[in-house]
Amino acid sequence: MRSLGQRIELLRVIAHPVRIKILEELVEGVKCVSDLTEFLEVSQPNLSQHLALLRNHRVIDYYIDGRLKCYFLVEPIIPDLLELLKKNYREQLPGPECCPITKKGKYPGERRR
Amino acid sequence: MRSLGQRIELLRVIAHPVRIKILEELVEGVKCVSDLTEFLEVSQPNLSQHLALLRNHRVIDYYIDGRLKCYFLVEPIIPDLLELLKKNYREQLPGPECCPITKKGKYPGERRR
DNA sequence: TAAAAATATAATAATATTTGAATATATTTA
DNA sequence: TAAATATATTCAAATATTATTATATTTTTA
Repeated sequence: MRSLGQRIELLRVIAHPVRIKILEELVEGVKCVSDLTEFLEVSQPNLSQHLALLRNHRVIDYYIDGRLKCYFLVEPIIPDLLELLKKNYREQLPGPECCPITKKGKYPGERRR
Repeated sequence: MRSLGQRIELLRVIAHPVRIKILEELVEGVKCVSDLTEFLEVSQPNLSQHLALLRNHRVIDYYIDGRLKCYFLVEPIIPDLLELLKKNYREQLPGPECCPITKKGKYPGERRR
Protein backbone atom coordinates (compact mmCIF):
# COMPACT_ATOMS: atom_id res chain seq x y z
CA MET A 1 0.00 0.00 0.00
CA ARG A 2 1.05 3.56 -0.55
CA SER A 3 2.38 5.61 2.36
CA LEU A 4 0.73 8.91 3.22
CA GLY A 5 3.52 10.72 1.39
CA GLN A 6 2.87 8.64 -1.69
CA ARG A 7 -0.84 9.28 -1.41
CA ILE A 8 -0.18 13.01 -1.36
CA GLU A 9 1.92 12.68 -4.48
CA LEU A 10 -0.92 10.69 -5.98
CA LEU A 11 -3.26 13.58 -5.22
CA ARG A 12 -0.96 15.93 -7.05
CA VAL A 13 -0.86 13.65 -10.06
CA ILE A 14 -4.62 13.39 -10.13
CA ALA A 15 -5.37 17.06 -9.55
CA HIS A 16 -5.60 18.09 -13.18
CA PRO A 17 -8.77 18.55 -15.23
CA VAL A 18 -7.70 16.34 -18.11
CA ARG A 19 -6.47 13.57 -15.88
CA ILE A 20 -9.61 13.64 -13.78
CA LYS A 21 -11.63 13.27 -16.98
CA ILE A 22 -9.49 10.35 -18.06
CA LEU A 23 -10.09 8.66 -14.73
CA GLU A 24 -13.80 9.36 -14.89
CA GLU A 25 -13.91 7.53 -18.19
CA LEU A 26 -11.86 4.65 -16.88
CA VAL A 27 -13.99 4.01 -13.79
CA GLU A 28 -16.70 3.12 -16.29
CA GLY A 29 -14.49 0.50 -17.86
CA VAL A 30 -11.63 -0.13 -20.23
CA LYS A 31 -11.06 2.48 -22.94
CA CYS A 32 -8.54 2.67 -25.71
CA VAL A 33 -6.78 5.92 -26.46
CA SER A 34 -8.96 6.84 -29.41
CA ASP A 35 -12.06 6.36 -27.23
CA LEU A 36 -10.59 8.89 -24.84
CA THR A 37 -9.80 11.31 -27.63
CA GLU A 38 -13.49 11.70 -28.24
CA PHE A 39 -14.18 12.95 -24.75
CA LEU A 40 -11.14 15.06 -24.17
CA GLU A 41 -10.39 18.18 -26.11
CA VAL A 42 -6.66 17.82 -26.11
CA SER A 43 -4.18 16.84 -28.76
CA GLN A 44 -3.19 13.21 -29.15
CA PRO A 45 0.38 13.74 -27.94
CA ASN A 46 -0.84 15.67 -24.93
CA LEU A 47 -3.31 12.95 -24.03
CA SER A 48 -0.53 10.44 -24.39
CA GLN A 49 1.59 12.46 -21.98
CA HIS A 50 -1.15 12.51 -19.39
CA LEU A 51 -1.62 8.77 -19.80
CA ALA A 52 2.11 8.26 -19.34
CA LEU A 53 2.08 10.28 -16.12
CA LEU A 54 -0.81 8.26 -14.73
CA ARG A 55 0.90 5.07 -15.84
CA ASN A 56 4.21 6.00 -14.24
CA HIS A 57 2.46 6.60 -10.97
CA ARG A 58 0.69 3.26 -11.12
CA VAL A 59 -2.74 4.79 -11.40
CA ILE A 60 -3.62 3.10 -14.66
CA ASP A 61 -2.28 0.31 -16.84
CA TYR A 62 -3.10 -1.00 -20.28
CA TYR A 63 -3.04 -4.06 -22.39
CA ILE A 64 -2.29 -4.24 -26.04
CA ASP A 65 -4.99 -5.27 -28.44
CA GLY A 66 -3.52 -5.19 -31.90
CA ARG A 67 -2.59 -1.61 -32.52
CA LEU A 68 -4.83 -0.32 -29.80
CA LYS A 69 -3.80 0.22 -26.22
CA CYS A 70 -6.59 -0.43 -23.80
CA TYR A 71 -6.32 1.44 -20.56
CA PHE A 72 -7.83 0.51 -17.24
CA LEU A 73 -7.65 1.61 -13.60
CA VAL A 74 -5.38 -0.11 -11.14
CA GLU A 75 -5.19 2.32 -8.22
CA PRO A 76 -7.98 1.36 -5.85
CA ILE A 77 -8.46 4.75 -4.21
CA ILE A 78 -9.63 6.36 -7.45
CA PRO A 79 -13.31 5.40 -7.47
CA ASP A 80 -13.77 6.62 -3.90
CA LEU A 81 -11.87 9.79 -4.63
CA LEU A 82 -13.98 10.61 -7.68
CA GLU A 83 -17.13 9.94 -5.73
CA LEU A 84 -15.94 12.25 -2.96
CA LEU A 85 -15.30 15.02 -5.48
CA LYS A 86 -18.95 14.92 -6.48
CA LYS A 87 -20.46 14.57 -3.05
CA ASN A 88 -22.71 17.29 -1.76
CA TYR A 89 -21.49 19.37 1.14
CA ARG A 90 -22.96 22.14 3.14
CA GLU A 91 -21.46 25.54 2.48
CA GLN A 92 -18.96 25.80 5.32
CA LEU A 93 -17.96 24.00 8.42
CA PRO A 94 -19.23 25.59 11.63
CA GLY A 95 -16.53 27.93 12.93
CA PRO A 96 -15.33 27.85 16.50
CA GLU A 97 -17.55 29.46 19.10
CA CYS A 98 -16.11 32.92 18.67
CA CYS A 99 -16.38 35.69 16.11
CA PRO A 100 -13.52 36.41 13.75
CA ILE A 101 -12.02 39.88 14.15
CA THR A 102 -14.37 40.99 16.90
CA LYS A 103 -12.49 38.79 19.30
CA LYS A 104 -15.61 38.29 21.38
CA GLY A 105 -16.35 34.87 22.80
CA LYS A 106 -13.85 32.41 24.09
CA TYR A 107 -10.95 30.77 22.37
CA PRO A 108 -11.77 27.11 21.97
CA GLY A 109 -9.15 24.49 22.78
CA GLU A 110 -5.73 24.58 24.28
CA ARG A 111 -2.88 26.81 23.34
CA ARG A 112 0.58 27.41 24.75
CA ARG A 113 1.92 30.96 24.63
CA MET B 1 -20.96 24.70 -3.45
CA ARG B 2 -17.86 24.28 -5.51
CA SER B 3 -18.08 23.08 -9.08
CA LEU B 4 -16.11 20.02 -10.15
CA GLY B 5 -13.50 22.30 -11.67
CA GLN B 6 -13.17 24.16 -8.40
CA ARG B 7 -12.90 20.89 -6.54
CA ILE B 8 -10.04 19.84 -8.79
CA GLU B 9 -8.28 23.10 -8.06
CA LEU B 10 -8.92 22.45 -4.40
CA LEU B 11 -7.21 19.07 -4.77
CA ARG B 12 -4.20 20.77 -6.26
CA VAL B 13 -4.05 23.23 -3.41
CA ILE B 14 -4.25 20.48 -0.84
CA ALA B 15 -1.80 18.12 -2.51
CA HIS B 16 1.32 19.26 -0.67
CA PRO B 17 2.90 17.61 2.37
CA VAL B 18 3.06 20.74 4.48
CA ARG B 19 -0.49 21.76 3.68
CA ILE B 20 -1.81 18.30 4.42
CA LYS B 21 -0.12 18.45 7.81
CA ILE B 22 -1.64 21.85 8.48
CA LEU B 23 -5.06 20.47 7.68
CA GLU B 24 -4.49 17.41 9.81
CA GLU B 25 -3.81 19.69 12.75
CA LEU B 26 -6.84 21.82 12.03
CA VAL B 27 -9.32 18.97 11.83
CA GLU B 28 -8.46 18.47 15.50
CA GLY B 29 -9.45 22.03 16.29
CA VAL B 30 -8.40 25.64 16.20
CA LYS B 31 -4.66 26.29 16.18
CA CYS B 32 -2.70 29.50 16.15
CA VAL B 33 0.32 29.86 13.90
CA SER B 34 2.87 29.23 16.63
CA ASP B 35 1.08 26.01 17.54
CA LEU B 36 1.52 24.91 13.95
CA THR B 37 5.18 25.89 13.94
CA GLU B 38 5.84 23.20 16.51
CA PHE B 39 4.56 20.44 14.30
CA LEU B 40 5.86 21.60 10.98
CA GLU B 41 9.51 21.82 10.17
CA VAL B 42 9.28 24.82 7.91
CA SER B 43 10.27 28.44 8.34
CA GLN B 44 7.72 30.91 9.65
CA PRO B 45 7.41 32.82 6.39
CA ASN B 46 6.96 29.61 4.45
CA LEU B 47 4.26 28.42 6.83
CA SER B 48 2.59 31.78 6.46
CA GLN B 49 2.61 31.40 2.69
CA HIS B 50 0.99 28.00 2.90
CA LEU B 51 -1.64 29.39 5.23
CA ALA B 52 -2.27 32.25 2.82
CA LEU B 53 -2.75 29.82 -0.05
CA LEU B 54 -5.24 27.76 1.92
CA ARG B 55 -6.98 30.94 3.03
CA ASN B 56 -7.22 32.32 -0.48
CA HIS B 57 -8.86 29.13 -1.62
CA ARG B 58 -11.39 29.24 1.21
CA VAL B 59 -10.06 26.10 2.83
CA ILE B 60 -9.31 27.73 6.15
CA ASP B 61 -10.07 30.96 7.96
CA TYR B 62 -8.91 32.58 11.17
CA TYR B 63 -9.96 34.92 13.86
CA ILE B 64 -7.75 37.36 15.66
CA ASP B 65 -7.06 36.86 19.31
CA GLY B 66 -4.76 39.63 20.41
CA ARG B 67 -1.59 39.19 18.46
CA LEU B 68 -2.38 35.60 17.64
CA LYS B 69 -4.22 34.41 14.57
CA CYS B 70 -6.27 31.37 15.24
CA TYR B 71 -6.90 29.22 12.22
CA PHE B 72 -9.74 26.83 11.64
CA LEU B 73 -11.19 24.73 8.83
CA VAL B 74 -14.05 26.00 6.71
CA GLU B 75 -14.03 23.70 3.67
CA PRO B 76 -16.32 20.80 4.50
CA ILE B 77 -14.73 18.24 2.18
CA ILE B 78 -11.45 18.24 4.11
CA PRO B 79 -12.23 15.81 6.93
CA ASP B 80 -13.56 13.21 4.49
CA LEU B 81 -10.62 13.73 2.18
CA LEU B 82 -8.08 13.25 4.96
CA GLU B 83 -9.88 10.14 6.09
CA LEU B 84 -9.84 8.77 2.56
CA LEU B 85 -6.09 9.34 2.33
CA LYS B 86 -5.57 7.04 5.30
CA LYS B 87 -8.03 4.37 4.36
CA ASN B 88 -6.80 0.88 3.69
CA TYR B 89 -7.02 -0.41 0.17
CA ARG B 90 -6.15 -3.68 -1.47
CA GLU B 91 -3.11 -3.58 -3.67
CA GLN B 92 -4.70 -3.14 -7.09
CA LEU B 93 -8.06 -3.13 -8.71
CA PRO B 94 -8.90 -6.31 -10.61
CA GLY B 95 -7.90 -5.83 -14.23
CA PRO B 96 -10.24 -6.57 -17.12
CA GLU B 97 -10.75 -10.20 -18.07
CA CYS B 98 -7.78 -10.31 -20.42
CA CYS B 99 -4.03 -10.48 -20.03
CA PRO B 100 -1.91 -7.44 -20.76
CA ILE B 101 0.48 -7.91 -23.65
CA THR B 102 -0.45 -11.53 -24.33
CA LYS B 103 -3.65 -10.29 -25.94
CA LYS B 104 -5.43 -13.48 -24.96
CA GLY B 105 -8.99 -13.30 -23.76
CA LYS B 106 -11.61 -10.91 -25.00
CA TYR B 107 -11.67 -7.17 -25.00
CA PRO B 108 -14.21 -6.10 -22.40
CA GLY B 109 -16.69 -3.38 -23.18
CA GLU B 110 -17.60 -1.46 -26.26
CA ARG B 111 -15.27 0.26 -28.61
CA ARG B 112 -15.70 2.07 -31.93
CA ARG B 113 -13.00 1.68 -34.53
C1' DT C 1 6.43 55.11 23.72
C1' DA C 2 10.04 51.76 22.55
C1' DA C 3 10.91 46.98 22.34
C1' DA C 4 9.26 42.39 21.77
C1' DA C 5 6.22 38.95 19.89
C1' DA C 6 3.37 36.95 16.31
C1' DT C 7 2.46 36.86 11.81
C1' DA C 8 2.32 38.54 6.92
C1' DT C 9 4.12 40.25 2.57
C1' DA C 10 7.34 40.99 -1.26
C1' DA C 11 11.04 39.88 -4.14
C1' DT C 12 13.81 36.51 -5.92
C1' DA C 13 15.81 32.18 -7.33
C1' DA C 14 15.27 27.38 -8.09
C1' DT C 15 12.53 23.90 -9.72
C1' DA C 16 8.49 21.61 -11.62
C1' DT C 17 4.55 21.35 -14.64
C1' DT C 18 2.22 21.91 -18.93
C1' DT C 19 1.71 22.26 -23.71
C1' DG C 20 2.90 22.20 -28.61
C1' DA C 21 5.53 20.70 -32.42
C1' DA C 22 8.05 17.39 -34.51
C1' DT C 23 9.23 12.82 -34.83
C1' DA C 24 9.31 7.91 -33.64
C1' DT C 25 7.42 3.16 -33.02
C1' DA C 26 4.49 -0.68 -33.73
C1' DT C 27 0.80 -3.02 -35.96
C1' DT C 28 -2.26 -3.82 -39.56
C1' DT C 29 -3.83 -3.63 -44.21
C1' DA C 30 -3.55 -2.99 -49.17
C1' DT D 1 6.56 -4.28 -48.52
C1' DA D 2 4.59 0.37 -48.55
C1' DA D 3 1.01 3.00 -46.66
C1' DA D 4 -2.14 3.80 -43.03
C1' DT D 5 -3.49 3.70 -38.26
C1' DA D 6 -2.85 4.13 -33.32
C1' DT D 7 -0.07 5.69 -29.94
C1' DA D 8 4.33 7.26 -27.68
C1' DT D 9 8.50 10.02 -27.08
C1' DT D 10 11.50 14.02 -27.19
C1' DC D 11 12.59 18.71 -26.94
C1' DA D 12 11.75 23.36 -26.05
C1' DA D 13 9.05 27.24 -24.51
C1' DA D 14 5.76 29.13 -21.38
C1' DT D 15 4.04 29.14 -17.02
C1' DA D 16 3.40 27.83 -12.19
C1' DT D 17 5.01 26.36 -7.72
C1' DT D 18 8.10 26.39 -3.86
C1' DA D 19 11.39 27.99 -0.59
C1' DT D 20 14.52 31.62 0.99
C1' DT D 21 15.71 36.09 2.56
C1' DA D 22 14.61 40.44 3.90
C1' DT D 23 11.27 43.49 5.50
C1' DA D 24 6.68 45.02 7.07
C1' DT D 25 2.54 45.10 10.10
C1' DT D 26 0.05 44.67 14.27
C1' DT D 27 -0.50 44.08 19.06
C1' DT D 28 1.12 43.71 23.58
C1' DT D 29 4.18 44.65 27.27
C1' DA D 30 7.87 46.98 29.81
